[in-house]
Amino acid sequence: MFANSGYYATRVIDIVKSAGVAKGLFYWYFENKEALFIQIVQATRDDLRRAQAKAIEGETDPLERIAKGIDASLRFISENEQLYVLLRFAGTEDRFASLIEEATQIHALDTSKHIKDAIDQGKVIDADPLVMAHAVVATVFHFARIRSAAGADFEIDELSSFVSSFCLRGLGADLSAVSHPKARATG
Amino acid sequence: MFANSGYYATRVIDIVKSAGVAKGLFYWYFENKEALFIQIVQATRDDLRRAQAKAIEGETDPLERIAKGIDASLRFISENEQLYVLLRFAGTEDRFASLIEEATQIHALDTSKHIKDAIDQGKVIDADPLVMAHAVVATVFHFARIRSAAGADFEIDELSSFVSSFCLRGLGADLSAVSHPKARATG
Amino acid sequence: MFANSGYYATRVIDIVKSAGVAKGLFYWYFENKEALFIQIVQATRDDLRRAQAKAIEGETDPLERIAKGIDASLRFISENEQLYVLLRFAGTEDRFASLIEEATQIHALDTSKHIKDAIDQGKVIDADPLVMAHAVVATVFHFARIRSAAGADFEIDELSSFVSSFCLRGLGADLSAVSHPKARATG
Amino acid sequence: MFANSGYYATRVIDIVKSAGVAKGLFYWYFENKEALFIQIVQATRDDLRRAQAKAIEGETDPLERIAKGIDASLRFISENEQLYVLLRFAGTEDRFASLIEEATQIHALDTSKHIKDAIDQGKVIDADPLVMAHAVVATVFHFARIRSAAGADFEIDELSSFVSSFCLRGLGADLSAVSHPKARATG
DNA sequence: TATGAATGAGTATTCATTCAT
DNA sequence: TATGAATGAATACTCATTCAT
Repeated sequence: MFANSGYYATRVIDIVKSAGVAKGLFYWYFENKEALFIQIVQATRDDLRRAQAKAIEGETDPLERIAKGIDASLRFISENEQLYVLLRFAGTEDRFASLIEEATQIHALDTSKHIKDAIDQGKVIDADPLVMAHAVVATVFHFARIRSAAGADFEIDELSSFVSSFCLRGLGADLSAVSHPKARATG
Repeated sequence: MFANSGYYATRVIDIVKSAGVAKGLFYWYFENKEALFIQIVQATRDDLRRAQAKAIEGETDPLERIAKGIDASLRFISENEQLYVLLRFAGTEDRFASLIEEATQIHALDTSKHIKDAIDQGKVIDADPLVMAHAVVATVFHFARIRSAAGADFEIDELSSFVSSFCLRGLGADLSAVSHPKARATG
Repeated sequence: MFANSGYYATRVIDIVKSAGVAKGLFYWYFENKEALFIQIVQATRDDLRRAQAKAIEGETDPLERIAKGIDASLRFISENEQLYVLLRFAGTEDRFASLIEEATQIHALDTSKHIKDAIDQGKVIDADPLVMAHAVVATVFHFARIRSAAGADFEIDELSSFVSSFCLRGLGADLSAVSHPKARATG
Repeated sequence: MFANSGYYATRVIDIVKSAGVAKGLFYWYFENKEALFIQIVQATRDDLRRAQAKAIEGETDPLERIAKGIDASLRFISENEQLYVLLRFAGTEDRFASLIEEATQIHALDTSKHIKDAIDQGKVIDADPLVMAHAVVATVFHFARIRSAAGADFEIDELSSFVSSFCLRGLGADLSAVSHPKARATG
């Protein structure tokens, strides 16, 4: 409901009605409306990170880790489009902004580690890993956004492939060195 | 005030007080609070597009146009950080969302024209120009966002240079062919 | 506009707009909205009384005067339906009520004189003339009301005839003694 | 409060304060101010009709039914003067007018049935029963009005008696045929 | 655990009126 | 006479939160 109608338009009464319980019960389980929203955002954020971690599990090549992380992120967001709207909203309200800034930083930090490894192995150009990681995160989330906004004009496999290619190329990587199953359709 | 405190936290009384006029006068000039917000968002959006257009004026090389467009966008946003927050908020409310979706589409469309030209001239890889344009827009706006969020960790010249490089490389362009004054600091 | 939309629903801006002048001018001609309304009500009230006076001018027979007064009242109201709504509204607001109470009293008093004359001449039953006058006024105004409410279901000549008959009979008068041109259709 | 101060002058806050509850509770029980007013008007209207019905219960003679209906109406209104003001106000606002028009129509219709019976029995003159019913309703409500306006100048028994006499005579009835206990004081 | 009546702070909007020009 | 920008008091209604049961 938060995602569909927005945080302000979703009233506590709407929430409890759709849950089939009385209003008072809401406050037995949640401190207040804000707390519920934060819980949802945090859970979504953590699920996303878990999905990323699982995707690169066992993978040792840094470029593959980057590509697989991109793929996992795009898939997660496309499968949880509604929840993702929450993350975007959260970023625009002072009291929720930190939730998202942290998440972005962590996501970039996670990615920067692989980039650093890739730099050490001479697989990408030698620039600030964190800055480059942000560029990757940027591309991933923007495509997630236009996908949910445009109503999935893009097929997820193709999109994942394109984003991986674009990012790796942007990092100066040799695409032929990456065997990510879906990351070679374009260019 | 909308940017600093948020749309909901900014009361009409706050607006008129800070303008030093009486409350009724607000409704002489604006139909309501929503209308004022829309006006501001539209003006900001249009200013940004104008800044982009002006930046590439007279430039014929498509890669240069892309690089200069990126530079202009980043500079505009960094100089209008506050207003840019409005655009982000607008994207999360149903009633304002269309303002932003349109703007994103137009921005991508503008960029896609230069990419198409570049493809025709064999300067970038041959993939869907619109999709690649979105990747460019993505990177630009993400960096704009983390810059306004993180409080300008990045120096604007360096940032612009990096984003241009990353994007052009992502498009498969030969960076040495671009003479954009600030587009070669990194990598 | 007061009659059509009600006193409260009619804004000063509506009045001046329909007059094609600016708002400030309203206050050059009228002290305020209330004053305008009072003027209209008074004028209407006075017009009605004038119409009644004119109708019985030169008529000496008290029953004829009563019948002609009834006829004139009904005709006036049916020709000024809109204005009559004002009178009804005025009667329900404290600050305007006196305008109408007075009018009712005066109307009854006027009528009671003829009734008194008729009693003296033995033409109607011997009861309190003022009370009987009120009964006459009652009937006249109620029919005026249902006529404007029901959208003129009743033809004015017939109605006038009926009301005169009903009232005169109610006063115990001998209808055959009244030569009022339209007062013999019923009963 | 509506009756004393008027619909507009009575604020919701006044209502809840006088009830000793909080403002929000008003909207738990009533959709809005208008809805409360409508409820009150409807209840009053229905109570009046019930009082009329009860008064003529078991009475078979049409003239008696008419006289007893008149008596009941006058008594109800004089006992509920305040509420009756609401009915009058309602008649002057578009959104409430239908409540009263209907009530007037129903009241006239109820009365017209007895008049029709009386006509069939040759007890009153042969004219349109509905029109004559309206004349009766007119007289009843006008006297109710001047009574509430003038602060009960008339003693209720006398008034009831007079109105009955006036109406029955107006209908062409033989007053000596009516045994209504209070219907013979005047004339 | 669960209910839902009760609370009351919070706010956008309207509109009669004023007044400098 | 005429304008219309400027004023600001006034008010219905919402909704998160509490709490007795």
